[in-house]
Amino acid sequence: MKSKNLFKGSLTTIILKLLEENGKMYGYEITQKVKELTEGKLQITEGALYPALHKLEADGLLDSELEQVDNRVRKYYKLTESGQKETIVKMQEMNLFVQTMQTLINPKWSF
Amino acid sequence: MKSKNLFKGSLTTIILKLLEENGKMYGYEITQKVKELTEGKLQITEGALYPALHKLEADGLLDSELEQVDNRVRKYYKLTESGQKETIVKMQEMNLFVQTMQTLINPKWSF
DNA sequence: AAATAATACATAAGATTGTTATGCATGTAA
DNA sequence: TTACATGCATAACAATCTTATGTATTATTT
Repeated sequence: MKSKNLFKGSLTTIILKLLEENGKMYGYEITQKVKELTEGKLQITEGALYPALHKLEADGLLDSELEQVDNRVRKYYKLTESGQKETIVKMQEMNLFVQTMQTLINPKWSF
Repeated sequence: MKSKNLFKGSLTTIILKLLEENGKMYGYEITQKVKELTEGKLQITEGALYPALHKLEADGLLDSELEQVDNRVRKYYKLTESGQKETIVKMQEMNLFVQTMQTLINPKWSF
């Protein structure tokens, strides 16, 4: 999350959503995908990503499996059933957050 | 911020925007205003608010002045010039954040 | 009358989540 | 051969928040 601090707290949501869309991904792939999708506006640092992935797995929201590709080991993650449910919850939370912020910071339509 | 962790990092933005709209406010008033505007969906805790206000003042974004009201002391805050500029920056950051999140989590219009 | 809630400020311990730095290992480009 | 890209991981530090606590006055309940 090499960005402004508004993104604090949204990393988990981003990870879950990307995995929901892409089925399975490995850590490095996630960092690249986010950079690509946001045109560099959001860069996830490894120091934030890997601990987050480990926590999600420890919480039972993700499964992981190692895969050998060209003498390199990739750790692929995918959503568990529990993770799929949580993804929906996180999306609702994100929508609520955006709505709530808009009621707080949007100039009132005073007319 | 007695809410979900997405709001982490947005407190400063909220404070600045409320002060921009209302001219001057005191701490307790801010907590009540936020609760009212969000229909209870967002509750700012005092343990988060007061340190945030102190930091904003220390950073020169806010001015404060004490006022006696019915044997009670209120500490009113208002934006400094620097604070007004920063408010604009924070608003831009918030807009960018929302846009960025939408590119990340919105289902692609695959048609 | 006494207890509780609301108003109004403040701080301190601890948790969470992030940054920055570092480490290991392989493959490719300068 | 030096740097960069790929790929994982952790540790020290910083920022921000929660929860708990403290003080003090006023209003409302019981």
